[in-house]
Amino acid sequence: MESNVTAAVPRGRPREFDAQEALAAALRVFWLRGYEGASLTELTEAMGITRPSLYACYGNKESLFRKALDLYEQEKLAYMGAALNAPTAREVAERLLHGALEMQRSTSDPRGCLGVISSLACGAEAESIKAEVIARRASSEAALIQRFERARDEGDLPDHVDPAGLARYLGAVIQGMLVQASSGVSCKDLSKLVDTAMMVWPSR
Amino acid sequence: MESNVTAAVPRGRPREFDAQEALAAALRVFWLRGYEGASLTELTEAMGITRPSLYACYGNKESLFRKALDLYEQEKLAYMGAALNAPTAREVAERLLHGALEMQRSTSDPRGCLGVISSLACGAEAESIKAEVIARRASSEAALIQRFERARDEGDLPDHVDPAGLARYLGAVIQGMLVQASSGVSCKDLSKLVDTAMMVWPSR
DNA sequence: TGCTTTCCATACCGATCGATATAGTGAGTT
DNA sequence: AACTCACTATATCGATCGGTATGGAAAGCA
Repeated sequence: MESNVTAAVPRGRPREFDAQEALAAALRVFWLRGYEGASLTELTEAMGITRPSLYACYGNKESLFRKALDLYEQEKLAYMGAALNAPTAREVAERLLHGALEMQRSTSDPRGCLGVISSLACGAEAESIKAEVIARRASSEAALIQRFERARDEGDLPDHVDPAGLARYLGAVIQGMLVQASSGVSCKDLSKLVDTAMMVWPSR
Repeated sequence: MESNVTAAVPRGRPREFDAQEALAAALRVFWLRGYEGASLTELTEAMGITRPSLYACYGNKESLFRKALDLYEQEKLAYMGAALNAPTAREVAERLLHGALEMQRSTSDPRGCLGVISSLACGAEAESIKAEVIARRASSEAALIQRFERARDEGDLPDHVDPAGLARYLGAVIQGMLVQASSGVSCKDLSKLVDTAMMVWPSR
């Protein structure tokens, strides 16, 4: 079997649109509307392509969403991986909170979090999408739990805090903040929220 | 104009179903699916009535949702009003967190929060629903801010915490916890989350 | 130039969406 | 018993959903 990662010799008429650019446009629509709320009409209009082009290039709506989710994690959630490398648990939390906050400052991106938006409300048919998003989040949470377990072992956390509980707690603060961002709470207020969260962060 | 709160003399054939009972069934569907994810077919099947009966009794889907939202706030969010009357800010937080946690223990109700679910993902047509839910939540948040301002005035909070920031922070913890509940996190883990949140709660 | 291949545009598919028109039925009033 | 009115059941409305069939246009290769 030959490699089909890059077609060796592109035969036929080449694509007239930039697949990555169009995917970014689709991501914005999903981000704004959620998986089910994003109709093919709105998607294709935002992407500047027709329906047959969309299906030829991305498969169907569901696989388009998964590709958009990949792009989202890769571009917008890059700060997460970096945050886990911070030297102390407190700095991990600070980087995660500020990373999420900074993302909300963008004027070109929608508010909130694509994952949260797409994992909650869904009709009966979108259960597999919901499951996918939840599975991806689970791996992030597992990494955070491990990081805090390491912090505990390094004496970086007070003895009475449970690493797993702390990880879920921090995840809740971030997700709750993103819910509020979706609801239109201003960045200034979100910033005060983050400041409060850091103020109460447990220290030895 | 006569009072139409209660029809003085009900003429014609009386309704064969219990409007309140059917509304409770509709609430469960909205809670599980969100506003847009709940189809009329699924609603009427759960309610045990036909479409014309639904429209005659509740108006349309949107007004049915608002009535369900009323019922939800009245029945499921009753603990919120009570929590605000707790003597200290810490106890207010504790009652709110535990109230939300206890709600997730129900085996008959869906997980998560109807408000959060319905305020996030939505197509273009459900914007008015989203606005409605957000407006209702705003009044709750305002009450919480006032409560914490009172706490500050009573010397019930450390001087360095901002009441509004603390209120938004607590709201985020609760909403984030409900997001996780919707995602299937177990009550045991949610309980650890709440314990952690109470552990870090600022004390004088 | 001729051929292949994939592109784009239009129109359309069955299914489902929220919402109603129509007709028949039945309980309460007179 | 006759009448009235709102109920129920069925069938259907136009619009939109995700997804495609069809046909002409255009780029690359021989």
